[in-house]
Amino acid sequence: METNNLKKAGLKVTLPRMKILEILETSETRHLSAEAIYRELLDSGEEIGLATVYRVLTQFEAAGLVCRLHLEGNQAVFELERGGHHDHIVCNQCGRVEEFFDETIERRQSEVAQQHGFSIKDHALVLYGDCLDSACPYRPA
Amino acid sequence: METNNLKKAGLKVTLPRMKILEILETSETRHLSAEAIYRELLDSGEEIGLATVYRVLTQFEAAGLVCRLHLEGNQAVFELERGGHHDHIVCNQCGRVEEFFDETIERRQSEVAQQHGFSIKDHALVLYGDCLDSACPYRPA
DNA sequence: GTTCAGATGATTAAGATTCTCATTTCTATT
DNA sequence: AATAGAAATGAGAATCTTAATCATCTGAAC
Ligand SMILES: [Mn+2]
Ligand SMILES: [Mn+2]
Ligand SMILES: [Zn+2]
Ligand SMILES: [Zn+2]
Repeated sequence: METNNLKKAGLKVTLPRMKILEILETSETRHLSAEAIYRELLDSGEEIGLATVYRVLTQFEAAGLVCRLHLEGNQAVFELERGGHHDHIVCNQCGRVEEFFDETIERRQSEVAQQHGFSIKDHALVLYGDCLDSACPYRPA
Repeated sequence: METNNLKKAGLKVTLPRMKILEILETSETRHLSAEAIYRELLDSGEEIGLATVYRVLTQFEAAGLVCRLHLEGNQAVFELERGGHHDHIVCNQCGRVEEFFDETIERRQSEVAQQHGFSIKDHALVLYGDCLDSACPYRPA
């Protein structure tokens, strides 16, 4: 049960927190904006305020349950923390988001930072391009 | 003279555009927010509106004269386009920004994108860490 | 110098996120 | 199960950054 994750994170178990966690766990889209989560809550009949969604997501982030990403536009998206770090590729045409992890890039980042006298703690990497998937509805000519 | 850059970019030569370009060229800080540029204009006695600063920067970006970056916080920063692409390292403590270019990272990005069926067009990479510079006023213990 | 498209500045508006505070809900304790 | 206290919530206001409006001004061309 997900109430455990909340308790382990030191967060009181409340209905909004459980519902938001449930959406993050079960939604077919892995990367969700606060607005998107809010809409899903409304659709499922929950009376949870948008302010609460933002508040809870920020708490989840601080607790290490989710991570916050800026992929495109001006809205942050959130995704459940599932152990492994990864970076993202976003399709400029259809908005599809793919995940990847590249050992070489990760290693070089550390080396480059070190060469510049930095102890690297984090990084943000997003690739933008056109997906060549034949199913992409906005595929360029 | 910088009026040439404006003409080449197809932009009418106006006082606000010249002044903003001048600040981007001469400021000791390479990465400036719209607000920071606005303040420098005020300090030098220019009566240029903040809306104009945002408008002009957006035009400069479209013309390829500057590029817009999101390094930290919620404010975009702008820097003069000086030919070569590069990425950034930001110090979590003092905010210092260093630039780097790594051929290996760039190459792997293309390869990774290709493997995932994307034609890569752009990317955003920012490393965050603590600078180990003895001059850093916020150096961690 | 006149003309007029285009640029500017003051203001308003928009979008995303956070804050405030009165009310409600958990959790622990009787 | 009732109670109490701390914490969380919801509605709306506030904030912050950036973009849009629109009347006025400016610069390039004649
Ligand atoms: Mn992801
Ligand atoms: Mn730079
Ligand atoms: Zn990575
Ligand atoms: Zn790069």
